[in-house]
Amino acid sequence: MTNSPKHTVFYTIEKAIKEYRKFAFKRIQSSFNDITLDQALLIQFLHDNPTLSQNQIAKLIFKDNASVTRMIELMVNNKYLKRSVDKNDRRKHKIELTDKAKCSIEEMNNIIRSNRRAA
Amino acid sequence: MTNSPKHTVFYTIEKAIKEYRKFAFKRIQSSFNDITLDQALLIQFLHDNPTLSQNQIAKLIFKDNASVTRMIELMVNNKYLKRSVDKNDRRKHKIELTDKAKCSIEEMNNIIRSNRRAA
DNA sequence: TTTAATTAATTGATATATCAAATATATTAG
DNA sequence: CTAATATATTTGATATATCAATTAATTAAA
Repeated sequence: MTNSPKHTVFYTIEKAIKEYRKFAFKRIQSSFNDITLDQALLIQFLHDNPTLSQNQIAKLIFKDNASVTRMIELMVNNKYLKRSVDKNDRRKHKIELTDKAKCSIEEMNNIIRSNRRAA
Repeated sequence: MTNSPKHTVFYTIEKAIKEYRKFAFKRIQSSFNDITLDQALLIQFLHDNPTLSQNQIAKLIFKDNASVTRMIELMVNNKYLKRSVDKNDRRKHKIELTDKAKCSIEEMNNIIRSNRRAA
């Protein structure tokens, strides 16, 4: 009985996470219709640490490098990011927040804070 | 600083979950090359409770109904499940484990148990 | 210094997930 | 009984994720 997947710790935690993500996503969406939860997270990361490479980003948000490439592409199209070649290592890209992204951070933080209260 | 996504409880837990899933998936894959972690989970659920509707399954594994339809389709093709129309409610489907699936449960449990020890 | 090995990012093929709309059956209300 | 509503599942369109292979630049080794 206690062996049933429904009763494992991992299942329970995972359930909580997924429900939280769904909930948080809805709230993000209601203010920003062109952004996903992971994208919001990425903006926060870049705000705290402006020198992340795509590789590092991939690790932080638990995604494949390919996914990150495409995600950044989207965010560049949506004017949340700027991408340029890194001066020191031309294999790398420098990823920067646009003003649009910087402006949205404050609002996101409000949402996140109130999410946390609700959670 | 403590407001940084990297330091929130949710981020930390999510990280653990994702890493655990990746780890568990690899171990499942090494024994069953035609099955995903969610599919293994579903087999367990059906074993414990053989009368789940697709709707209920969707809730249990946190997926959209459409995803479940397609997931079950795949598993029927791979001979892990049988699908037939429910006698009492012809909108529903009865989803049953095949012998192949039943046979794999024991092996999966071993993997899961040893995963848990490792975790 | 040319060659091999490593690293960062991209691309193509494919798998999987999600939304919205559609279909089929069942239930309820008039 | 019939129309309206609700429920279960499916389908099509689209988004997103992943793997493997590729490209381009860097570093290390012969």
